[in-house]
Amino acid sequence: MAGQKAARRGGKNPEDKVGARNREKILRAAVDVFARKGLDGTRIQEIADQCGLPKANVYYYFSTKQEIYTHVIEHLLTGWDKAFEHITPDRDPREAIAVYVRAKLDYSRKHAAESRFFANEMLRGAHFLSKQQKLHMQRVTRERSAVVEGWVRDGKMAPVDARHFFIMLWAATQFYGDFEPLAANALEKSKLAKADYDAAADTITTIVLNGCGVSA
Amino acid sequence: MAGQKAARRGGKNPEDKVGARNREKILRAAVDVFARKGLDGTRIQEIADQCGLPKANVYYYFSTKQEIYTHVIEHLLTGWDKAFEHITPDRDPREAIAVYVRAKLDYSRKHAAESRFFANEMLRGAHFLSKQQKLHMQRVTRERSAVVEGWVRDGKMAPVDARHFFIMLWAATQFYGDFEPLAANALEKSKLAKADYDAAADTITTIVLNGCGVSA
DNA sequence: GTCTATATTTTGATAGAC
DNA sequence: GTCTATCAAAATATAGAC
Repeated sequence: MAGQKAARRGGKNPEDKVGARNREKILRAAVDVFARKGLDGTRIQEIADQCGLPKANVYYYFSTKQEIYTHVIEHLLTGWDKAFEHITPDRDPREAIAVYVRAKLDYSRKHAAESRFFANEMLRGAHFLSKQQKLHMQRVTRERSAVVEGWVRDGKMAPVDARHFFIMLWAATQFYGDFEPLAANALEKSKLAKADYDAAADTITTIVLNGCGVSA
Repeated sequence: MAGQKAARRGGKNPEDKVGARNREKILRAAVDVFARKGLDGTRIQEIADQCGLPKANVYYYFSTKQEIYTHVIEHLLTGWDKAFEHITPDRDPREAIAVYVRAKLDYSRKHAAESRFFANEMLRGAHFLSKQQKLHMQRVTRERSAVVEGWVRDGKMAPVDARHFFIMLWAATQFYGDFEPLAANALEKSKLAKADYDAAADTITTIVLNGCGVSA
């Protein structure tokens, strides 16, 4: 009986299923450990334990710890600007901003490990972010800031510094996922629930929309 | 000529100057390294290098790495609630909030290492914050939230969830110091200057004050 | 592709001379 | 109090059998 290896046609399995799945498992585990410990604080053994693979197998797929770290960054940055898609010139600023805040908070809650990993990398000085990745983020920020500046020019919202405006939204929305212990403690709860994120969305959107003169 | 040791009166120096100064040097260096690397990622050697002392001397003053970490936390928490002092019932909310935002941003800029250390500890799950320290933070947050709730009741500002309101202010103000690479990149600068913090203060206070109906 | 065993380096922590 | 030398444990990374 032919096993799962070399099934059907002889020779190598062209679909490369096993390798792809194991790489995925390693990267998923790595995001979580790196998020909590950073590059220097992370032990390969801990990544191995968390994904149920022997340490040597981790080294079979990635040759150094840094290589895993770099792959994780690459993987994460693909989704960094996703929420920005809501900020378009044709939309009403009121609706666009409200949806943007919800999307960012949603990401912070559902992908807390990724969000913390990114926060950790920034905290350390962003030394592993490539020049190209920084330029990409700059370009996207510039484009969406232009949209806000357009809204201001058209009198659709009060004048604000668009970049500082976005930084404020990032800060307010990332905080709940990244610094959950601090937020939970302030709310006198042991951990945050969906309802807390909803309350956060309400407070942030109310203040921000009112704050730039686009309230209902 | 009598040296600095055992000056004037014989026997031990009762002022214990040397020990105190070295402890200070170690803790100052430790804040910075812990802020960038976290507990697990920090090497005692790096702390020693940064304060110009041999590694063995660090162990003379502190017996384990964790002990240094705990001392740093203790030292930092004494100033955590400092800015809250501006939030008092007798003050005008408009002025109190504006001063609070400036004070937090100032701390974020001038004590970036301390701020990042704290952020790092939260990111890792706040496992080294004692129950007592958490309760202190809860109490202070509760007290100042009551002040905001009082302002709302008196019709001095629009209704907001006071705790989420404070979380938003913490987030917006800490962001610049903690995640400087991200903020600087968004502003297309290599690093933040005092002027950028001023612009941040303007944007935050304008939006927040407008946002809760206490604008000029 | 998987996994045990191990080589090599680094690190937390200590001993003991000054 | 200071500092060199060093131990014991842990970590990165590799070898090589299956």
